[in-house]
Amino acid sequence: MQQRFSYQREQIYAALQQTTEHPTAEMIYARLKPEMPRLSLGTVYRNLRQLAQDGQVTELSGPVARFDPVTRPHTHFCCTRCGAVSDLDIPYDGSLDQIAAGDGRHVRQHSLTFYGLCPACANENKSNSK
Amino acid sequence: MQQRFSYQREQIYAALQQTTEHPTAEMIYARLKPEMPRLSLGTVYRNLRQLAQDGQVTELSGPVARFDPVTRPHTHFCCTRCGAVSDLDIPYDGSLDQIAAGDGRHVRQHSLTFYGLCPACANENKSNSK
DNA sequence: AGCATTATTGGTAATTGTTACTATTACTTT
DNA sequence: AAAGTAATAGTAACAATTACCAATAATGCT
Repeated sequence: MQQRFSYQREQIYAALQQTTEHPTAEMIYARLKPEMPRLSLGTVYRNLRQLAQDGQVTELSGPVARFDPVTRPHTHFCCTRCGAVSDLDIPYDGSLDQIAAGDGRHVRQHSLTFYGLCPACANENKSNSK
Repeated sequence: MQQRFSYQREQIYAALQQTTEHPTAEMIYARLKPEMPRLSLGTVYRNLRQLAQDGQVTELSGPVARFDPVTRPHTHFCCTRCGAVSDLDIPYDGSLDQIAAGDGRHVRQHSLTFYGLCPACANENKSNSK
């Protein structure tokens, strides 16, 4: 008897699976709060951390943590203007990890993230800057 | 008349250039404090941010920000045990940015970071786990 | 050199994202 | 149904970072 069923955890995981925007803990909290008025933000953080430890979810590092229901490694795009994070269809090249090894390093994985302007923000910039 | 000379900013930049450990703001503060007893942590943060905006310094994203005096893009290795960050000699492939473009995205750059155990921590683990 | 202007600092307070704590709630087994 | 104990809600604590503001100091002018 170790891990119990929890309606909150289920809903948090479901909410994460239903979106592709790599939400923060706050975003998930905001989405669930209307339907679960007694939900606590701490519960969201606690369960996301637990899900990440269990390997059901990936945590993306950054000034504020974002979460991804896709656990197989893949590449991300991050808009430097609005902060949105999305997936890219660039294949994950696991062989890079071997290239990075050496000097006694143990390489487990890597993260590849592109930065720039998302379509929406690229348009905005065009109109505003003239 | 816009940007003035500042002894503090010079020292902060110099301290960053003299190391390869990608220090945090706190680490730079700790290094300079003995020689500059009146230095304020806020000043370190403020100047690092400014240097980053001016493109003299790169800010590495993570739960706590680290700084790099090398501004040309290159790859990093981050030890998941001790948190140390170091440089890797894997060449930066700028052509990836073109591959990542599409759907109206404007890709400016990318970041490639490897995760695993640094040599020291890999050894530690070996001895401790038996 | 002296003075006026204003970027920069130091010190502290405020903010933000996240974690810890604890009494209460609610799964699960018997 | 009762006992045992994960998990929650609510709040407090915490750590990293930013904002604020009076004092300081770099710059430009005379």
